[in-house]
Amino acid sequence: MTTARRWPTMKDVAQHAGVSISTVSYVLNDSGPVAPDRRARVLDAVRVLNYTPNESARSLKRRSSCTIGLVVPDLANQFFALVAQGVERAASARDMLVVLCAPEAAAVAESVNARLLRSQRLDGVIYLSGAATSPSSLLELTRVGPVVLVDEQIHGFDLPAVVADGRRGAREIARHVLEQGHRRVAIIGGPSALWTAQQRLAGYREALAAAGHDPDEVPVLVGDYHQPSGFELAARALDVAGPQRPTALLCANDLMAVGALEYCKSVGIRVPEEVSIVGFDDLPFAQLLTPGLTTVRQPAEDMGRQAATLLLDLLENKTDGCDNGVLPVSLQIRNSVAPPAGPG
Amino acid sequence: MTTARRWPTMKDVAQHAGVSISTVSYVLNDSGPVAPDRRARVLDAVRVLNYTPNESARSLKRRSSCTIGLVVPDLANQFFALVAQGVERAASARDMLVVLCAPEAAAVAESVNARLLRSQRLDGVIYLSGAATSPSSLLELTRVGPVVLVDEQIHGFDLPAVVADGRRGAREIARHVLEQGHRRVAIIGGPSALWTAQQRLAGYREALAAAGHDPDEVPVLVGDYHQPSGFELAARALDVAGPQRPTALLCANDLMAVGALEYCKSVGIRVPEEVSIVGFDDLPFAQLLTPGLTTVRQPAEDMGRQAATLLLDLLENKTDGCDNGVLPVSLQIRNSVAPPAGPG
DNA sequence: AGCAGCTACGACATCGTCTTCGAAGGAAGA
DNA sequence: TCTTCCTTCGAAGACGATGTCGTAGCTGCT
Repeated sequence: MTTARRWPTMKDVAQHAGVSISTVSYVLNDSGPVAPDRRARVLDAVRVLNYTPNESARSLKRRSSCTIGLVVPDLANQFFALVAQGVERAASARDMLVVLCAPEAAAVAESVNARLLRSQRLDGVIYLSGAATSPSSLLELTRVGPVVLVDEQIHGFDLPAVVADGRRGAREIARHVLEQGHRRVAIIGGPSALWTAQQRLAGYREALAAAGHDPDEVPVLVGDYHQPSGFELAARALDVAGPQRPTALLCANDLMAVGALEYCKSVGIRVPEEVSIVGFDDLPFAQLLTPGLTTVRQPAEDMGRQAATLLLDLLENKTDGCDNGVLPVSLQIRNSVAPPAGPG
Repeated sequence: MTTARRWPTMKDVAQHAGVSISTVSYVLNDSGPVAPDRRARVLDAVRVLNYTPNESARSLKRRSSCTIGLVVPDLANQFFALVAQGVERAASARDMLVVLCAPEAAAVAESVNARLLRSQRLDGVIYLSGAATSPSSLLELTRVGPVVLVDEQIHGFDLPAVVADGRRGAREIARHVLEQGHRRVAIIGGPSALWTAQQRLAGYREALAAAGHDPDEVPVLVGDYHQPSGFELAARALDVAGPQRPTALLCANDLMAVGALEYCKSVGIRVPEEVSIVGFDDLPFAQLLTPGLTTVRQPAEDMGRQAATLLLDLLENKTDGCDNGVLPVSLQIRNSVAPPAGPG
């Protein structure tokens, strides 16, 4: 079909326009004065030859690829997909490309580091923390190139990051549950290594304490943020006879809440009559469930947008990235929470 | 924090190892014979200096960026997200990068064309057709560089594409519905310009004809594959009194089916007792709905994986891309379909 | 010792763009 | 007419990696 693939270069344009190569460069980048008639001739040649600058050469010269990386653990998780969407929108609005990286969990940082950042294929990276990332390798990554974290922070370091107020969200939703009168509650938490999981757990405990509970007596089951783990842990939590059985499950994200809901459905436990369940994230399907899932809304797409904006500002030295705001979350009350059934 | 950012180059390595630049290149690419001791010296220098090749320079020289583009209309649609996931997996397994493009609907092809393919930032493109793409601009795109279509085809041209057997899926799910005894059916179709929408519609009609219906008498409401349009069109379709009201809705994708479900819920029409509803795609949430949505499963992630594989093979001249297989789909029977209520 | 034949290696041009530097040309002033 | 200055442009390198080509050095043969 296509035969010889050779696009026109600046040289061709210069020849066609009867000027020198640098004049063409001047015109294209507005980087030097050039007389109106010559400028017109150049632009004309560009149009006639259908010239497009070679970005590889540009990247080489400018030591920048106009491309950022998006490290995302799992696009099947809609939260990440939405963040990705936001990142792409913000980036392309500023003429940046986004490359998708879903590296094998093992050597995430190393791979990103060597193959992408140092090789100058990427100007910077947006990092959505999924499962296992050792803080040290992440920290090392930030020394190789600009990195913006999303919903993640490293204890003791003030890295550029975009985070939502998960702690407050957790506190509010727990309070909402407790206000219904629940006294026996179980927590289905996220991976304890993850910052978000820690934050949400802290929020739950604050609310519990405020309501007069002893947080240390509330069982915490550690999940992995995926649906099956919600199913299993709900089974564990609810497999308790009689009055000791929790009447409410605080799930650290929607996926696990769905798993818990499915478990209840599978064994005939009615939600919310017998057990109240709440999630976190407010993924689009949360309101489609029956009962509608009460949860905390995180502005996923906005977070992506902000992360990209922060990273690009960082690249342009418009900011030092240390004035991280915290994005607000909001409680979404639906039908998966009800007062506990009266004793007996 | 970081001061002067200058990574070591081949020159530095050569100097450190006491050899010439080309020897370093020979070692790194196995492109020439080099004595064992020198090879060791070079590798040592590479390790000591922590050298990483500059990919911009490589791209310039090799006229290839080892990067493919993924044009995707909307990552919030989980089908696309899953395809993207598959693409990324397959690409990174072959050491290719994936850049995300979600261009403004208007000038999709043009933008991809000029800014990405011709500028040699991308070696090829995977194109997920969303809404409006004029066939001509798409066709032009394929002349600029290698393009693999996903779930899309241009009438009269045999372009490389990965498609699922939507027609058969539609036929089967429609047959399933009709076997329950429904006589009054309405179709909520996708954008009529889209190939998938045409295929599914064709499948529905085949099944209708086979069941003794006159396909031309079955109302077809044209939606846009989004949830609100499903809601509205369901309202239109069901806003009919008495015996003329359809007892089954064939929705061309899950999102619109959800919209239809929501409408029914909002006005108190029971599903499936009063109206049966089916979708298409089998997005993960389909089985979480109440009732569980009967739908057709498309292997989204596989489609992405295959598309990437096809594109990469194309780039390596391992195939001409014209032996497109068609991926199988499968009927997922759940609870949103039931026999129509008896008259009266 | 001298020559063919080979391996191992280095100098150099190339990819396409950007950028510095200096010079040519014109205009203005003395 | 001759200087001075400014605008406008072209030649000539980078940028970093690749690949060709030629040559120095060695082996083995006569």
